[in-house]
Amino acid sequence: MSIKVRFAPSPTGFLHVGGARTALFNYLFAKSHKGQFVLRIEDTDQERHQENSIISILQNLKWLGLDWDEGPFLSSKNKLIYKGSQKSYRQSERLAIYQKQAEDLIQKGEAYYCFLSQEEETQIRNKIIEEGKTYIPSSPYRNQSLEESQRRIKNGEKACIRFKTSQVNKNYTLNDLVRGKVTFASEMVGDFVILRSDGYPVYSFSCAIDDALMKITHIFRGEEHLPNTLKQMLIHEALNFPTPQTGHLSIILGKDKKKLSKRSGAQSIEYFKNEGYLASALINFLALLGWNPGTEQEYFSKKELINTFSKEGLNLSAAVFDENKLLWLNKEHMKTLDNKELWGDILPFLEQEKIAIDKSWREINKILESIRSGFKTFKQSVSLLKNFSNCSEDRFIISNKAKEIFNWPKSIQVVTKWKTSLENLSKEYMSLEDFKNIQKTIQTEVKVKSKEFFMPLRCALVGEPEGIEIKILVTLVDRKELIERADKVLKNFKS
RNA sequence: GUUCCCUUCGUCUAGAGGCCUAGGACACCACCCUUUCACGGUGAAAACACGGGUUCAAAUCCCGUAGGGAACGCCA
Repeated sequence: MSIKVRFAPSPTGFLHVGGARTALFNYLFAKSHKGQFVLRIEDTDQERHQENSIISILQNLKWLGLDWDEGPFLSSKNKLIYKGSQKSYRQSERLAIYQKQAEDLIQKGEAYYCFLSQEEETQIRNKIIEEGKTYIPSSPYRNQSLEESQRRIKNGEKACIRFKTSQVNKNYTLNDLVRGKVTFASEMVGDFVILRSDGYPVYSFSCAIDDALMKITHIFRGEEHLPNTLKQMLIHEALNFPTPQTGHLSIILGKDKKKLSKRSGAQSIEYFKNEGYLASALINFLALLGWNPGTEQEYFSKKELINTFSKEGLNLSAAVFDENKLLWLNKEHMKTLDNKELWGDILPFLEQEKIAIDKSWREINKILESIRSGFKTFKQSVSLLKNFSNCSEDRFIISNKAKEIFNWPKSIQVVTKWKTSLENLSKEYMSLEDFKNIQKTIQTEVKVKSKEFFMPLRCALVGEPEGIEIKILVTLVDRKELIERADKVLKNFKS
């Protein structure tokens, strides 16, 4: 049997790391079994639905490299095009399907019309919860005759459709792909709603039907869906549909050990993209959050993940999202890029900061070669690279840490001598030899140790006490620029 | 409240009764490299939630306790 999985986000906002990880595990499971990956949009909540988030979710998934075989795709004009056996992969465009199935269930006596208004139900529920009891959905219309119901609907009364859950207390055991056997009692869910009074289906219903219609065989989803599985089993049973196998993933926690939320910091895929992380690193990191290969390997390319993935390595307990490790993995993934690729990835970030490095590829290549070991993200690498652009007036900012260093006894003397040496230099770019001579002279004249020489000098070069190999910098930035930077320091710090 | 799920270094995790004096990775710290920051290298420190069983033997099996989480919607 060929494997088919799906990822079914609801377009209520950005794609989050939690959702991305769910998509990833589905993707890895499918690809490692040479199966298919389906994408479906669950937009049955008209209130929370945000049209533009569909596009952003699709773009983010694509950026992550989680290519799907079936579902909605973006045309060049950002219009949705559907590919696959179904006419549409948006639930809001499949309403007739759910309505038909719901009516079939009514005919079979497995569901019924309920005329309880939402307000009435909320009241009943609140009262029961206040009493400290468990609310189990039920309805006084359970045994109303179909003729009577149809008559009321004809009269314009609004009704939702409820599933007629067996009152015989039957146990349902689901064999969870990651948790093993989990047993639920059918009474737990009560007579839950499958179709709202406005004709829109409720999640469990549309989901169960679509999974069956799209011939989904396996589902990995968040732990919070565990109780929903029971509803879907009941629906599948009533409709004579096969039930796909489900696996419930543990949740991702923030630093505060609470479920990852906007408050616990960065969490949208967009954020990591904008911060200059590599998609392959993010995927690598997400995969390791709640899954392990059973070996001590930590670095994985997407291909390696597909080859290594097995659901047996999935973990039960919640995991804390640790940005430090992501950063490290990103550094490792960046190492695998060659200079051309690296430069191509960094360029948009330079442009964003309006930094132009007006140099030949030969020079850029040389710069990258010398400083790329310090790169952690594309965005962060900009802060190192900006030192090579000629825009010192606006760009050259003296940090507080640098100011402290200029307060060292001999710092200003060093910078003064440095400026003089530059002025005496007759070429546009100094050689390493020139620099060594200047260093020797200054250190002897001012009588400073190397640290007392290098630190103020770095601050006079980049405005900060850290960041870049000085010997590289001085040979790749022209004399005029170097003088301007030293000048700016001296103007601000008279000794 | 009810039901379900989870619990090994700060964090991600290895661990399927003896290979455990509990392994790896990130972070942290120290040292080395470097006449500077960083990069790199080496090393140190750091955990089986607690209490009972079962067993010759328990991080591993069972039962409790505590803690954390999820669900209980005409949200997904």
